[in-house]
Formats: sequence, C-alpha cells, structure tokens
Amino acid sequence: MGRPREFDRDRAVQQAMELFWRRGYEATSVQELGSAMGLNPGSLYNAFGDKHSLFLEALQCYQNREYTAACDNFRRWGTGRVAIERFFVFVVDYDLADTDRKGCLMVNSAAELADHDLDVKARVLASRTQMATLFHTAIVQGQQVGEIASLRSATELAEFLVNALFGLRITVKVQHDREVLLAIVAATLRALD
Amino acid sequence: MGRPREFDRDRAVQQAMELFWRRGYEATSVQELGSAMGLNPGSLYNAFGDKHSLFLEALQCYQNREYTAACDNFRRWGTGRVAIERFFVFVVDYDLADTDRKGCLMVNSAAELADHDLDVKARVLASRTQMATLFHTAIVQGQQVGEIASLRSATELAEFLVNALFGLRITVKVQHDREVLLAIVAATLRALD
DNA sequence: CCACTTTTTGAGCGATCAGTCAAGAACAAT
DNA sequence: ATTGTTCTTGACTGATCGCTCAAAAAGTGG
Repeated sequence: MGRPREFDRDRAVQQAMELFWRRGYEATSVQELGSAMGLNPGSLYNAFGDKHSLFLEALQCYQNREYTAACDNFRRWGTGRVAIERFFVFVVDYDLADTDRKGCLMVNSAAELADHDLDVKARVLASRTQMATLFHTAIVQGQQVGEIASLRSATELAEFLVNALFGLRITVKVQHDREVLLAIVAATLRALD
Repeated sequence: MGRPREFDRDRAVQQAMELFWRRGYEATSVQELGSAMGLNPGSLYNAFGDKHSLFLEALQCYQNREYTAACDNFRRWGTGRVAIERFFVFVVDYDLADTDRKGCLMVNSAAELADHDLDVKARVLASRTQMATLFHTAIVQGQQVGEIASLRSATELAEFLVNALFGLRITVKVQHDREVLLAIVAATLRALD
C-alpha cells in the first residue's frame, strides 16, 4: 500500500551515522545529512521524524556495527589477556590510520550530549556495558589460565578496561605518537597482573 | 587614551568559559555568550574578535584555573601515591557533585573539536602535558619512598594516569555510581604497584 | 478505471545564527 | 573647547538553521 520508499533505509542511516561521527551532532546540519543520504528534506523528515531521532538511530547503527566487529575480532584473536591486548593495539592503529581522527562516536556523543540528553546517555551506557561484558569474559578466561590475577574482581577489571579504552579514544585525538599510545596500553594491561 | 572599557575582561572570559563548559562550543550562541558576559554584540566582538578566539581564551582560562587548583591540591594532599589517589577520588566526587555533569572542558573540547581545530588540539595537548608532569613528580616521589614500583618508567606511568583520568571524565557522564567509579580508581592505582 | 495511501519533490517557513555598523559617549592630549 | 581614539549601544545584515507543506508521482485494492 502507498508509494514504495525509493531508498535503502539502513544504508541512509549508515551515511547519517558517518556524518555525525565525523562532525558531531550540533555541527551537522539537516541539509548536509540530506545530501549525504541522497534525500530531500521532506523525505528525510517523513522517514525519520526529526534530527534527534535520526541521531539516535545513527547511534544504534554505530553500536551494532562496533559490537559485532568487536565480537568477531575477539573470536579471531583468541582468548584471555592476549585478546585484550590485541584489541587495544587494534584500536590504537585504527584511530591512527583514520585521517579524520573521528575517534569513537559513543565517546564523542557522551562528551557532547550525555549531560543533558537522557536518550543519548542511555545509549552510551548500554554500549559501555556491552563492551564491559566482552572484556569480562576475556578476563575470566585469562584468570582460568592464570594469565590474569584471580584475586581481583573480573567485573571491576572490566570496568577499568572500558575506562582506559574510553580515555584512549580521547587521547588519540591529541596524541598521535604510536609509542606513547602503546606504552599506555602496556601500562593498562600490566594492571591485570 | 580612548574610552575606557567598562567591564572586567578576565571576569567576562570566565563567564564565557562557564557557558562553553556547560553547553559545548557549537551549542553555545554568541547571543547567549553576550548576555552571560553582560556585553552587547558590538562590545563582545570589539574585545574578543570572534567566537572562536573567545573560545580559545576561555580554554586558556580553564587551563589556568584547573592547573593552579591541581597544584594546590597536590601540595595539600602530601606526596606520592597517596596524593595521586586523593586527586582521583576528588575528581570523582567533584564530578558527581556537579548537577550539570559538565565533566572536563579539555576532554569535552578534545572530543568535539580537536580533530579539525588545530588551535584547540594544541591547547588540549598542552593541558594534558601539564597534567602528566604533575603526575610525574608524584610518581617519582612515590618511587623514592618505595610506594610505587621503580622498575617502571615514571613518564609512561604518568601518561597512563592521564589517560585513565580522561577516561574517567567521560565515564562519569554516563555512570554515576560512586562505587563503580571508585573501583575504577582503585584498579588504576594498583597498576602503580 | 477509480479511490486510497504513502513517498518524492523542492519551494518556502519563521527563527536563529555569527557578525557588522553608524551613532553616541567617555576618556586623553592639546 | 577641540580633536582623536576607543568603547558602548542596539538595530541590522545575509546566511543558515531545523522543519513544513502542497502538489505530483507511484504503488495497492476494488
């Protein structure tokens, strides 16, 4: 019923996500979003409601992509402490390779919006929890093998790692020296001993 | 010579800084800045040039205030590991007490602007370096007393601490549970053993 | 074919954006 | 008092903001 939509909705959200990621929420205009998504303002508002709703969908899209990618990487990189270390090094090299220096959309959104936007805060917290769970299983694995000290709470160590990871996404914005970044990663991982 | 300025320039910058801190750069309008500073647009532009220049002055103002406050606190709280721990706990309680959840202006600015604004990036990096230096001296003190493992580079540990601190300023934006935050601080400090 | 529904199109809405400017006011130097 | 310089005032600029809407187009059900 009705005229069928001519564009791929998921693809459009993804393009909006990339733009929000590059520029941030406030600095991205609906006009720019429209041309990036290939949509007239009318179509955009008809399909997504308003700028804020579109942003929330973009956040969700980002979370889905990042989480599945992180799961894949953890599965490919083995278990325990090694997987955690490879993950951190991967993030460092990923951020250094990105000429736009976009960092992490969740971290950026937390900094820009979380204090006065409850929806964004909830999404960032959910993403954070997801990440902590991923670390948690790796930590438990490491503790079983003896790579990681068992006397420390895996939950607390996971929170500690997420905190360091979020810090790293900020640090990379101003510090592009790979040696320094890897030293931070190394110091972070030594906290697991 | 000429008509004397009727307002306190430093005070005006400070009020601009508070507004930028609360709202971020893009979300703060020059009109809002003017009324917060008690200035007509003409006076504002005559004294500060444009919005971006005013923001850079506000960043500098923030750095001066925070750095001197941090130095005072470190001096008051003693030396070495204890001073570092008290500093982190202070930051946690400070951020939790702030109903606006502003976090750290340097971290917020890094997330919002550092990727495409070289002036901001330089200011954030300078602030980061200042903070690292503060940690560095405390670490060296701790190493001399034996509180902190001497076999680890004090410089790298300082970078690690700044990274964790920046992460904490993001984490507090979405995680208000003091227990969780203090556990992160505790895990961070155990990395110094 | 004819309703009926939904999407696309692109002009256009009022509001607000960062920034300007002419006029008047307050000082110093002469 | 006059001149020169700077600051204050507040109306004003063109551009852009997020968003709307009427008309046309493209589908489905009868």
